Amino acid sequence: MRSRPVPMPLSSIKVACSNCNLRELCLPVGLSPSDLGRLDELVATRRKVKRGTALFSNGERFTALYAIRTGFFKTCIATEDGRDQVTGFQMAGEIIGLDGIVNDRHNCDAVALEDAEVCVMPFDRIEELSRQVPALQNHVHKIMSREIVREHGVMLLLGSMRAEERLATFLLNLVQRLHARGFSQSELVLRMTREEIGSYLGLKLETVSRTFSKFAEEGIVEVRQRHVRILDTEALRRIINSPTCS
Amino acid sequence: MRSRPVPMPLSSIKVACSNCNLRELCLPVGLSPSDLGRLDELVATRRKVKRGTALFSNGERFTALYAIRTGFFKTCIATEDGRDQVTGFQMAGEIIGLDGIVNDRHNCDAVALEDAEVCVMPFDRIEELSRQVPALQNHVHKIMSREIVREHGVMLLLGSMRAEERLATFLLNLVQRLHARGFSQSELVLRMTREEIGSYLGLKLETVSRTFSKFAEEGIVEVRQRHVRILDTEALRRIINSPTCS
DNA sequence: CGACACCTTGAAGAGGTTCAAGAAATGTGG
DNA sequence: CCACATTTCTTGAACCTCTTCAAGGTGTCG
Repeated sequence: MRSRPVPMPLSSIKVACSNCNLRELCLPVGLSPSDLGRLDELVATRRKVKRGTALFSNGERFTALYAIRTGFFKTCIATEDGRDQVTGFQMAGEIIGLDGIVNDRHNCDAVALEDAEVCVMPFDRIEELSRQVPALQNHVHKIMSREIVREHGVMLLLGSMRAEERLATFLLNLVQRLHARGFSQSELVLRMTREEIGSYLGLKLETVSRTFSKFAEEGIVEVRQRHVRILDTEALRRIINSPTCS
Repeated sequence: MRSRPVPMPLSSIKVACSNCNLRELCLPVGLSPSDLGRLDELVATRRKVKRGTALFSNGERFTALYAIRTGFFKTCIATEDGRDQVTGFQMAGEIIGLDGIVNDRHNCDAVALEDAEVCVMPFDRIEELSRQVPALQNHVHKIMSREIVREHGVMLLLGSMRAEERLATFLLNLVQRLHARGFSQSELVLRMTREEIGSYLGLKLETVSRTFSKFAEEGIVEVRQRHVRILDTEALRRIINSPTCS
């Protein structure tokens, strides 16, 4: 399916989208070879982010979008009064930084939950190039629209689901995205703490822990710390689709 | 159950952004007169939407974004199992339909809460024009980014606020947007039911009602059905900024 | 004017939180 | 490499907020 990558001399590790094995995840499909070549202009550089440190922080000047090559991020917003909300977890092939466009400043923190590497795509370059490559333009629009739709889903979750439904939704979503990246459909390693999961799901960490335990008791999952094995995917789906089955 | 959108006859009035008094709200600022003229190509037509009917519905083919000229909308998503979540309320000058870009199908319903009129902006035309007018391109990006940031705020609200904080946030946000449109800073008419407010805020309608009553008792607002007068804006702000001040 | 949708209020109940204690894993320095 | 400190996770019990159920009131529109 994918054409063989041209062998490159190790000395000149060129940053090249046309060559990246995550291409299908973050770039538009069906580009002509010449367009694809131009996309390589997009990525200015790569940047490594150590676990626990921020790729960008709230208030920082917005200059670029980032495509995650490796690693795992959370994005979160914090208010003056100490409230804190995880707005998403992002993995390889996903794009972060979209929040910064509107005010030329980032509106949230992006923190690496494990050592990570990202492709830095200066936004002015993205805009310039997408004026010339309609497929890229449309792709950028779709990425932003996808984020909007994803957040609609989170709003539904936060606004109308009970704890078990939230956690089931969360697990199925995670495992589905991991599966799309070649990982197991049933086994996963959580990269975030219970507290971070709770923040994302609008629950306290104790509730997350208890709900995990309940799922385990019922034989739906196996949980050993951050290692989770899903034993009964259908049960998780049923939990989501039977609201308040009283 | 779902009302089909009835195609409206083209209105005879000239559709012209360059001429619209909502221009500052939905178009980029600082355009050259010639660029501004070109923007008139954007709006294909206008469309009236009767109160209670849908501008577009979940699953419908996505073709255009809509700029609200007059009226008031809610957007909401419904799941198979009967869950329903209002994802936003939109008023004059705001853009709806962004959710449809990613899958070429709308992902939610947009329902008019009062008789409304919108400008229909075919999306392929938007893309074409924004390849030629960088200011428009950037504006489109900012609109989408703003929606993402707005939803982050809703996630914070749904994930970490108690009922009073949610309603206070909601009221301040509404009145602020109305004020930007020339309405009062302290008086507003709600266009939506308690149930719709509740759905948006992740609360039951009874809780919304009770919280309104509580605010009224405390002299923070005056509520007569859908007529709300804010007597103490600062108190609302304090409610938001003092989480669980126990 | 009557029907219907919408809103308010009360009382009981449930789900999630809070507080607390201890266990398990992880990291650090000697 | 081990001991110790720290972070993370689990579990219990009391509590609280919001929901649920129910009834009655208010407003609106044909």
